[in-house]
Amino acid sequence: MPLKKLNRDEVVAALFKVFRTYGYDGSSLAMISSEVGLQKASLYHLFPGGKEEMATEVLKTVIEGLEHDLLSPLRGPGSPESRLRGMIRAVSVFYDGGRLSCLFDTLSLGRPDNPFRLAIATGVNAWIDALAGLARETGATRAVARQRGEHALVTIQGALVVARCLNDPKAFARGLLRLPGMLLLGDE
Amino acid sequence: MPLKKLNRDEVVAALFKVFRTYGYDGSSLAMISSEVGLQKASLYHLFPGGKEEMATEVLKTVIEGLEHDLLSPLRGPGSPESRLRGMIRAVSVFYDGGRLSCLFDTLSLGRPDNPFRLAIATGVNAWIDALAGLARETGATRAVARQRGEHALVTIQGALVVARCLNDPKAFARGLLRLPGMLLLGDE
DNA sequence: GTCTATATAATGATAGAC
DNA sequence: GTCTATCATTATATAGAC
Repeated sequence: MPLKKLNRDEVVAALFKVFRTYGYDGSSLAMISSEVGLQKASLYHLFPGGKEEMATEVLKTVIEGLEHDLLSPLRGPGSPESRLRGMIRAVSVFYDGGRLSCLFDTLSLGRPDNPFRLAIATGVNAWIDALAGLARETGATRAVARQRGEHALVTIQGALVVARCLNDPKAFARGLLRLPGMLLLGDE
Repeated sequence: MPLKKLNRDEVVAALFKVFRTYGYDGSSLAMISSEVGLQKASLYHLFPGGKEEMATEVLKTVIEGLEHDLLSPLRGPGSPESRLRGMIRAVSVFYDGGRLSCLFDTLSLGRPDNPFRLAIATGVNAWIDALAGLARETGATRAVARQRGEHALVTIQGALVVARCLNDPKAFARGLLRLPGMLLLGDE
């Protein structure tokens, strides 16, 4: 008898949790099978391309979620302040207050031509653009706004890494506190 | 006949290159053997504890190098400006202008109780402290200086991740440009 | 659609010659 | 101190029953 009945979204969510924590090479099919709650053969039924297809689909889903949950609200409507507050709140939830790693970080390891780098670059670029749009509304030139957007994402990613290295999620929260000044006031 | 004659430092340097690029699980002994230029059995002669001992020794060596090449000069002598400039130059070399990843990032993947996390936390903490010392000299309180030091390291680490994700080392260089304002002027 | 069982390749690690 | 050859284990992936 089947152990569970899972729809594809639930499986992808479980895969996401594994890949963002252990990276691609660190995630074995045995561990994936255990975390997802499906036997390996069942995973291959869902993803004939194997582990690489699993990671590719997780990445695609995460980028769609990023666009829908973070970037789209960031573009409006509402005041720049409230939209940024909304993104910060969503980011905090997305990374469980700094306890979870970024899939872009963990899947970008290895050779520059690894199978995930292109999609990751597209996602990161869209994120920076959306943040830059916010800075642009405060009167920054296009070039300065792009720099501020980049620095905002640098702060998010760096705060995640430092929080993980220190085993201190609060370092992530402190990083998020700097974003409004960075994007809305034009502070360095 | 032996293929090469390598001293331990050269072997550790080659191991460092592999682990910082592929992470722990992504670095197979076959790849390590090829990159180092020694057969697996020879590696086990040098590191009886196997792959974990290799990574542990690399981490230890990197932290010593961090202390010697970056943190010690950061503490003086010289003006705060020149000392910071020196660290930024050394950091740029250390990460090959943003083309190489940070070992702290790649070895901190996985469970919070992985064998490298404690040493990594110690190293990261020392780095933040040294940066905070610089901020302290500009008149910041102890607490504010620590926050600025943390933000400086967040910027370094985040810029490395973003540069890797975008496949654009210049993003790392742009991050480094923000450090002086952050630490010496007290800008956000 | 999920399972058990298995095939095949790669992995970390050892034994022992030189 | 490095090598060739091999081990036991784990890895990814498949076959086929239900």
